[in-house]
Amino acid sequence: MSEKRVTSQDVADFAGVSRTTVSLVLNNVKGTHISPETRKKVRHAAEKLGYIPNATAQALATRRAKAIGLVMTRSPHHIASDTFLPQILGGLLNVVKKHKLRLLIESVEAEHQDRVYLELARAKHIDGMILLTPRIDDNALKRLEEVDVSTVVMGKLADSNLYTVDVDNRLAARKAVEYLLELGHTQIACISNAPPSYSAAPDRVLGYKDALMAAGITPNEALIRYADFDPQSGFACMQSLLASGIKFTAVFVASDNVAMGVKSALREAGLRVPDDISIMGFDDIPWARYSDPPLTTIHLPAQELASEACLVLLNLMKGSEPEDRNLVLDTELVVRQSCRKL
Amino acid sequence: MSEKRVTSQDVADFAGVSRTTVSLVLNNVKGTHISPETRKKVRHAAEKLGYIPNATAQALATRRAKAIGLVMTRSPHHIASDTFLPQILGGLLNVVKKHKLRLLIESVEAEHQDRVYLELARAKHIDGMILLTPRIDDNALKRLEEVDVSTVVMGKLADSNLYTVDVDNRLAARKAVEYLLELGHTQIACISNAPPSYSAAPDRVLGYKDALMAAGITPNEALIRYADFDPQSGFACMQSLLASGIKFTAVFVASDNVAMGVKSALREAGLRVPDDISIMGFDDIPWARYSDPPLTTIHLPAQELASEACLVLLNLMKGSEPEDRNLVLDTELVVRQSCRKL
DNA sequence: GCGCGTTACTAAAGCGTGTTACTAGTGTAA
DNA sequence: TTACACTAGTAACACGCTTTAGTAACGCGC
Repeated sequence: MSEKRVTSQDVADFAGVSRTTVSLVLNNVKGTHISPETRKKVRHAAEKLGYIPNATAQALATRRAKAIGLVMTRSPHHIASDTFLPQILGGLLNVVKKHKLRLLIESVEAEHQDRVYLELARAKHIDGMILLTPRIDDNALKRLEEVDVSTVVMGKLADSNLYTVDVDNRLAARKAVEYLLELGHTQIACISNAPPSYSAAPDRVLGYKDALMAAGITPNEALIRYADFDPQSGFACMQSLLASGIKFTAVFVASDNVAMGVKSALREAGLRVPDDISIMGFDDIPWARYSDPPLTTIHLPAQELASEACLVLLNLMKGSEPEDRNLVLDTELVVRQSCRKL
Repeated sequence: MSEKRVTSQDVADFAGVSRTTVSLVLNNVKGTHISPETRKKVRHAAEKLGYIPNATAQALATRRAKAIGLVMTRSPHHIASDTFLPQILGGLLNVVKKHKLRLLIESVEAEHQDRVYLELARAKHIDGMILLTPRIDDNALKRLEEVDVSTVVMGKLADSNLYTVDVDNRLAARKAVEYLLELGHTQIACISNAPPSYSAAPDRVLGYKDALMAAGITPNEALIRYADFDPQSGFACMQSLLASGIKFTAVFVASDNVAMGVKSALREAGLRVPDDISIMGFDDIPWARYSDPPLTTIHLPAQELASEACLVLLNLMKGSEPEDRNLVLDTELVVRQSCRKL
């Protein structure tokens, strides 16, 4: 049943050459002199025997794993309800496949951050890693920079000289809220996408405040809530806002996913979107356009973000250091039907 | 800058013992005699030097990669819009982490199936793999069974003796449609989750027909459409149904994700859910309960499915072969507000 | 016939670990 | 004293590949 593994030695024997020659031929090592006939023989033998090089041995010999890791600082619960994961994976797989690499997924609990980063890198399971919107403490960050492994962060990182790929969350949020202002709204609530410890959250809230202040409106902290990624938390935030009794005609929700819960809470309270309350989302998840009413939101190019992060990482791994350490992709306001003119 | 890698030899030197001893101590090999003091010394040295074993070398020596692969027969486009991926990853990561394994993600284009399966397995990048709802052709399937690698399929596979983990799609669909019948609907359309080549799709349609026939209603093929995973396709299917002019008061959509598009098409046609048309979904994706109206659907335990698949795989990898090759998890009807009594 | 460059290839030394077979030393029963 | 079991530890091979350094043969100009 279990046929013996075919090794390069088998190929060599079959072709009547040395193992070295097999390696040289199959890896197309240039600057080496092997006659065409010998090449033929080797290739034929490899084909015939169904030789597939042992990746582990290759990795050991070449000291590169031919794999990159996607590292998420998240609990499995949050991973399970992460709206962007599919898009990010899609973006990564696209690039990774073109370069014949493998993709490793790792989730890390916040407490074990430094240890895991180190192990992953030192153990040489991966040649480089992409950190997904990390909530990273200084300690882990420092350790990370010490480690000699290519890293690209999807998201922003204060006081770090790691490479990052992100959108300008603050500006994008500002654009979103400016649109609400244009429609005539002045009492605008804000619900973040995540707790403040994730950098995108405060940035988006800042953008919200920027827009208000530019319009001569003083931001009211009582109109701001911090959600926690999932619809559930959005639901709770909106309930809390409604319970506060403070008036608002529109709400900027810094995550479409959270907005789902917000809308649900509004409906339960007997309020209609956009007739009673306008909702402005953020992210443009695939379902945004199919929600009822279709959600006006900010398009976040998640897949491109991932692809770009991957490309930057590949460059880093090749040794070439891209000019600017922080790549910023564009966002776009997508007007649908969840915001009405006041 | 780049400090030399710390190897077990370094630890051995530091502790004044042999490399063998280091290995024996750090791996807690039992049945071996090493004095407590020596163990202390070794552990201390390892700690002190920050020794992290090279996983690649370990893998080569032990002939196990300590990694499992999640293999998807899907285009990156479909991966990017796969609603279940996060839940599945969450489920897998949970188990995988407990067992100190790594998770590899691989997407495969249908044409290269056999080659990739073989390579992945033979190259020994992984010790076992989980195939996600594969649309697998016979050829690839046979090759796969020949290969000497533990495999668990998430989904059903006809004529195969691979291990599978799945729900009873047919029965679940039947339950769903029976509920619609109970509410008094008799003209019920059906939109599948995917093209018929994915086994779950025809199964769910069969369940739909089962329910109708049990109620004495002859299924009308003109009321059946096949969607293609995403909301877009659901939108198109519903448009097609409406254009056909055939009357129906309810529609069974075999995927919540697709149902999003269906609902959108209904809205555009000026039809209200559930007042004009009742919608019954399938899957119970996280957003189902937050849709408007909250979607009545069949709960598919995606995360558990993944966890169980992983557990079965781990058993397989340990050599113990579970009694029944096909594990079936329960589904549940979740009544919300998208279906009304007729 | 010698020196030199070129072609075509190979032996052998890694890569960093796990593991088997073996040695040396010590106590213990016959 | 000898035989034997047990403890504590090590030398050396194996894993399957890459890669460096080197060899042998050949042609070629002088």
